[in-house]
Amino acid sequence: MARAGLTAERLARAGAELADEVGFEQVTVSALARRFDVKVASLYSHLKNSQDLKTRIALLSLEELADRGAAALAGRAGKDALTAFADVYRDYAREHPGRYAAAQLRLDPETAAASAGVRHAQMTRAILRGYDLTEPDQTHAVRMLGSVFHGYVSLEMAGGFSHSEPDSQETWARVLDALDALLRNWPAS
Amino acid sequence: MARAGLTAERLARAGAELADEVGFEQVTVSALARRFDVKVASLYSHLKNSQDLKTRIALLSLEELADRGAAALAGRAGKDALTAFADVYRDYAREHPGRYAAAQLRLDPETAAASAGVRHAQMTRAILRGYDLTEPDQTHAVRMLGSVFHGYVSLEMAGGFSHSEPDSQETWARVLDALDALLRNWPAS
DNA sequence: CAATTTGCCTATAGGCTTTAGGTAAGTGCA
DNA sequence: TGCACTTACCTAAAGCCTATAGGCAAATTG
Repeated sequence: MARAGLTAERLARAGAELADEVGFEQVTVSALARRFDVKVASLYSHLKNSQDLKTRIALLSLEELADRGAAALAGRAGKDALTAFADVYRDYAREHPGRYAAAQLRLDPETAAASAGVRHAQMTRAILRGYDLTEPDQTHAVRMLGSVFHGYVSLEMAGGFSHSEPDSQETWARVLDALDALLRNWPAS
Repeated sequence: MARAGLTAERLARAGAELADEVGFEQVTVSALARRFDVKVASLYSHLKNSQDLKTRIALLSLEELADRGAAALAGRAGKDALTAFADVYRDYAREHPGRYAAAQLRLDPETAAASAGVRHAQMTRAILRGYDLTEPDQTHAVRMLGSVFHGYVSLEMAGGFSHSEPDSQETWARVLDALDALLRNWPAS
């Protein structure tokens, strides 16, 4: 009975890979056990339950995404920062669709507050340093940027923009142009 | 053995109600059978499988949402049309979270093409008649509007904007102001 | 009113989740 | 080195969900 060397960490990482291969929805404790060639019950020593697994994958993905975002923002400002950050989201979703879906998992408030989700909000706010916005418009803009990034990526992943002209890549560039223009010229209330 | 009067239609409608009550993810053929006080196997005369049920709920929700959108757009133009249409999305999601989640279900291309999703795209394009955009910017704008509406509503539903100032309602109004300003002043490429 | 179709049933099989309790592999201390 | 202890994985089992096959009774039709 050789030991497989399971840990919650390794399970979450393998779960993330599995999510990218078969979709986050299809990630199950059973499938993960199969992947480690181990009986299902064995995983329950490391995972509280199925939801726990999904939460761990979500947290891992949020962190990866935040790390990439931070790397992209380093040394950039203004529109340069805006597009680099936005591209991180889009590229991550294309590279790791399962992880991106995981990152959308609804976390309970406590878990969310302790997650890398907080860094995401901070980074979005950092982008706005390159623009001349004061509160409460800054918060409105943070929320709008998050909405556009998430909304665009998720519609694109759902196939909403494929099989129609113009190319999604072109729209993405123009949407970022538009956001930049908007932030430079945010309407007064 | 009295008959329960099951039809695919009624099942989809009941499934939609169930989705609003317990979440779209939790909608199962079993739960639906319980609701009709009928054995599970009986539903399989009307539904091909579990996915079929979910698809029907999605199609029904897309149609309801399109109907509301059409009603909102009637007799409106410009910013008035923009906000009325956007509010339809947001209000629908708040009123019917399960149905709204269902409307995001990824449909296969054939089903999607025959769905009310097509009307949604047409209506979004109709809103832009009130602004001075020509192709391909019109398409870029259509995609951006869809992204903002979907992104904002879905982040708001996930609790992203609660427990923080300012109020989500205020941000929503300002985001629509910003979109209107942007569409009136779309940057040249 | 008989024949046919339709609607819901029972029975059954297989998959996923989760808990309880057992056994063997690794760890630490004398 | 040897023994106790802990840890890691196991078997077993119950509960719920999906899905199919085949049966009987209720509705429909001529």
